[in-house]
Amino acid sequence: MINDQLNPLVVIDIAIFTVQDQQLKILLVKRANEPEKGKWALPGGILIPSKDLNLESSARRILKTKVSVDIAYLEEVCTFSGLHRDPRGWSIATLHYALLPTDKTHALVKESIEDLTWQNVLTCPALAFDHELQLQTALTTLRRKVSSHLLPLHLMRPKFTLSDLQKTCEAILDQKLDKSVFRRRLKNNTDIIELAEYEGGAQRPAQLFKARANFEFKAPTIERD
Amino acid sequence: MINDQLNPLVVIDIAIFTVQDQQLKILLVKRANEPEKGKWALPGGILIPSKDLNLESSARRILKTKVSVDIAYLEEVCTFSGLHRDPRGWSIATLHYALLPTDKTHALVKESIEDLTWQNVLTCPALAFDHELQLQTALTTLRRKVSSHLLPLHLMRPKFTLSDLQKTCEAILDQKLDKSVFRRRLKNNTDIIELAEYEGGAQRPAQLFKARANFEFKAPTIERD
DNA sequence: AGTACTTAGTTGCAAGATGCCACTATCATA
DNA sequence: TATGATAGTGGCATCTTGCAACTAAGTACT
Repeated sequence: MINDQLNPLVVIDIAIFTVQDQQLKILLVKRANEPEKGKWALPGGILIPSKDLNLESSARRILKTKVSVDIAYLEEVCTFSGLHRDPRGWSIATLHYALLPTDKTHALVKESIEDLTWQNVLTCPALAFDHELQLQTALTTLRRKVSSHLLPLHLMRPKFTLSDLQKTCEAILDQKLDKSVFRRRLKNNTDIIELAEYEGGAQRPAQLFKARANFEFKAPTIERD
Repeated sequence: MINDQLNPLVVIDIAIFTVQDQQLKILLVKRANEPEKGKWALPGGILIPSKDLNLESSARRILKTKVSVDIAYLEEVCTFSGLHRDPRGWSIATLHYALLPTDKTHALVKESIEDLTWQNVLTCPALAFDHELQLQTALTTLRRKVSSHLLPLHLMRPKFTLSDLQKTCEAILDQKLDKSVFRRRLKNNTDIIELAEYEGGAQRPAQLFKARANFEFKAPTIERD
């Protein structure tokens, strides 16, 4: 190992969220190698400067190789650093989080070779390294956005009903929302576009919506005159 | 140089804000060494794993040695990474931002040996590396917090008037605020504590306030029953 | 057909928050 | 005593929020 502690180890960890059965779930992989072999962990990997354009593209490469998925939404949360968080020595972990649409989770699990699982975030097992703290931090970041009325459209199917959207928000926040409040806010929201289609379930058909093109799950820049 | 591009260069940059003359200012240092020698830049330095507990303590060490100041509030913003942002090669810059109370800026400038300046953020000169982008990013983070009604108490003197506080917020946001709206919001705010003291200026004396002990410039954790 | 049940979607209202403007209070100074 | 400046308060129309009741459109069972 070249790392002689003049240079820190640089790793990228990724918290991938999705919604299954109206529950917010996180993707975990069972570590195949030391350190922390056999433990559950967030998917992650080591930065390869010769391959990676920057940390974000590094995260995408790691997801592609470990989990074989192209992710639509991926963003940095923050870093975790120090001598003791990884037994290999002084390390920097840059935590990213990603949102995977509900309708794509199944393909992912099938293709993969490694042992992996979608775990309900509320009943998460013990994790390797500082990944429990990382998960909570990513979850807080996600919840903060949804609380401030940003819509987690990257978790949705291409076409979705407003009830779907509300249930997704409820799963993220782990609390019930009022239907009329929720819908009233969407009246002036330009991020979702109503379609002339309806989805007939076992009851009254619900109108379908889609996300605006180029929608970003980021707080809009503060405008000034 | 040991960095053979198996390991990236890890640097810490810090955007230190203060308020002088009712203007939001940023601390810049003139680079004494290559690369980018002679250019203005955010204060920064290279991570030294043997000295630094983690990236935040690294930031504090750098501030101590370059600018000889202990900072009360310091927090990570995000990272900037890639092959081209620093001519020395693949690098990771972790941007932090810090708030320095108005009454401490004078001491800092005097003690320092390096060429440094407090620059109005609205009229900032060209900066080295990607520091202009970094500055704008840090500024956006700061503004977002103040916009969401968090009080920048770490910029204030130990005792301050509500007019002081309002002017500081106005300097950060670069926009006028309504006095009665501003004060009304503070009615239910537990972060500031009113004192039985008054500061007599040339006009009507104003009541003094202080920050709550253990005040943190961070969004409060979302509570659940 | 008629009734119950389920989910979709709307409406009304009281209470609270916000933007705006005018008003009073207390000092120094002339 | 009047004036100017800053400190601090109060009124009010409007917008936003939380809560609950209501209507709409489908299925299933009788």
